[in-house]
Amino acid sequence: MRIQTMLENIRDTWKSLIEEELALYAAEKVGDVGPLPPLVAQTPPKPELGDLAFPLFAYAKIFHLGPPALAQSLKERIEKRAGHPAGQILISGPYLNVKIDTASLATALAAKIGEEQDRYGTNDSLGSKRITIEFSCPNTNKPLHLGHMRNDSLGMSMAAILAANGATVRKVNLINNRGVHICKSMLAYQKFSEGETPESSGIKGDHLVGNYYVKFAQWAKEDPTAEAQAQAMLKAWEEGDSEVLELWQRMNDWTMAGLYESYESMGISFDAFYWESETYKYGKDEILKGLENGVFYREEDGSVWVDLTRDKLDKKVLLRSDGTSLYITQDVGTAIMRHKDWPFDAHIYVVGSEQQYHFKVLFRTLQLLGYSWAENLHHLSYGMVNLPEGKMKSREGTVVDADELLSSLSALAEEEIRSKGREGEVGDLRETSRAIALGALNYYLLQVTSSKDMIFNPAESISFNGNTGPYLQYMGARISSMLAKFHSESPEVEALGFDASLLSLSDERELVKLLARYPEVVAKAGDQYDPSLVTAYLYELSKLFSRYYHDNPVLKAPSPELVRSRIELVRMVNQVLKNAFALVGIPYLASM
RNA sequence: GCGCCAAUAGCUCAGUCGGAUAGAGCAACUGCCUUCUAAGCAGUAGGUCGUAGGUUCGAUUCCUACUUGGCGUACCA
Repeated sequence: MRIQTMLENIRDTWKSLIEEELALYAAEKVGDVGPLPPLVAQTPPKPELGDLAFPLFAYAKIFHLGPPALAQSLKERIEKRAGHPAGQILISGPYLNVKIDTASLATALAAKIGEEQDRYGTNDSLGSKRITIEFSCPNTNKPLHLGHMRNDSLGMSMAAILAANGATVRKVNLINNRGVHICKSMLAYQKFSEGETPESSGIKGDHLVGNYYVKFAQWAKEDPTAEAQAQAMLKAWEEGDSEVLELWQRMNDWTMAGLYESYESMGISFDAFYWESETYKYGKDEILKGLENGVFYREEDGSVWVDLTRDKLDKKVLLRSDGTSLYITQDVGTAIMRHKDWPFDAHIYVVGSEQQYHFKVLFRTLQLLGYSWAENLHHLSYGMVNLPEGKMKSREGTVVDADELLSSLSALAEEEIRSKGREGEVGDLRETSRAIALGALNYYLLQVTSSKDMIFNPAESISFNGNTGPYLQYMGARISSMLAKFHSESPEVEALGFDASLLSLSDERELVKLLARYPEVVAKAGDQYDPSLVTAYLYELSKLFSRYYHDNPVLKAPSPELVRSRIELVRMVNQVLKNAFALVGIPYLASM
């Protein structure tokens, strides 16, 4: 159970007070009317209208009163009551609005953020839960591309968000290192490479292997036997042909070395790796067990099926007629093995939306096999990443390569820093540029509702202006330098202490409320598996803060007391920025 | 054919539980750097929320049909 935030507390106090008054009023005015419709709490569209809004439309009929008149009467009745909570009732047409006492909220918030620091915003609602999240899962025949990056951003972010909600999270990566597609790059390498290696060519291993995957496709266009040769190689691999296995091992090592390097530079990490070469035979026994238990059935040709027509999922084959495994077979086996390995309460698969049907079938099949944990499997499905001119196609060379994208973004960030003449102030120039590139990319990818397809516009993605990661990072950098200046120039002001009543500007009140709302955002992002809630929050906070500190001097505020109190607000914004950045893969930069 | 998903400004995206005048960014145009970092701030302009019905005091939001687009519907992964 999640603990209520301060803001929710205030809202609920007012809500029950008004509900109580409504009930009393109804009893007086119209007698016994039974239970009233529940009161709805909303946020007014504009700050001038108050902080909480309670629409009264639903009560008009019962009271035989127009909502505006009802709002007026309620206001008068509540104001007469002794000891109503701090705040002010404002009537706006049919709405009864409340302007809450943000000074006391700010005081409590400053204490809370000061105490919790990096933990502010986290909760323990998933405190007893063990959750695995499986993502990335690349093939070992080519380097990472933009599609993987959306997957990785989502996986990393969700892992952080779930941990912030108290879960013990285990990030796993199942490497697809076998299959006919792997044999294709191997075959092309055998035929065309003349023995080049990453060392001899100076090409990063995953890119080198990827080049041969492309070469295979070209060759297969001319030679109709190419596909069959690849199949033959797979057969040899499965039979343990030592020459094939040796080549496979060597090329896999190259690819993995390249992928590890990419992960490292993109800040992506895992708690465990699994290898399809070791798991691909799993699941067969489980399917046969299900056959014995009568939850599956066998066709005349020997293939094994599950009938999911009642779930509107049709009949699906689980084992080929020759007794060999399929994709779904090994997914069944892998899931069971994974649960034995590290018993989880929930398991999340971060996989593209094109596999929704597959996962529905997988989950239902595991349920039929009697695994109770199968109820808690989730497919975190994300849409495709397309380009403005259409789909990315590796054959047409329109795939956006992850390494290239990241290094070109880094180069642009570096150029930007130089053009501002700040290369002396940002510490390690390369590191800072890389951090900006990463923040830009993660923010770009996580901003969009994950289930939707998105269009990746290269021109737009390299812009660091507007609603972008660097815009957010810039806030942090500005705050950092402001705080540093405060400490060096006027340390004596610190002792004046925080007086929240001095923060009476509209933007200050809005900032306080927004900061108080952050824990709700973390909780909701965890509930809904939706990092875009965090990115949206970050933009709102940065936008508001940008305007605030542009219009209102902090260090040169009219009085030292006001300086001190504004500094407290700035510190709170800084802490929340840092905490939220960590959830969506945006590096915090003290200087940029 | 059947199933799942989407459709909001020129473009890319937000839009809370059905609620007040539907919001950002980019692109266009206008101001603001002797100023806590202009990767910024403020403003102008830009909308039949795909179409048609329905439910409701009230619909971008819920329901139905249709149109358009994407994905799936393999003894591929």
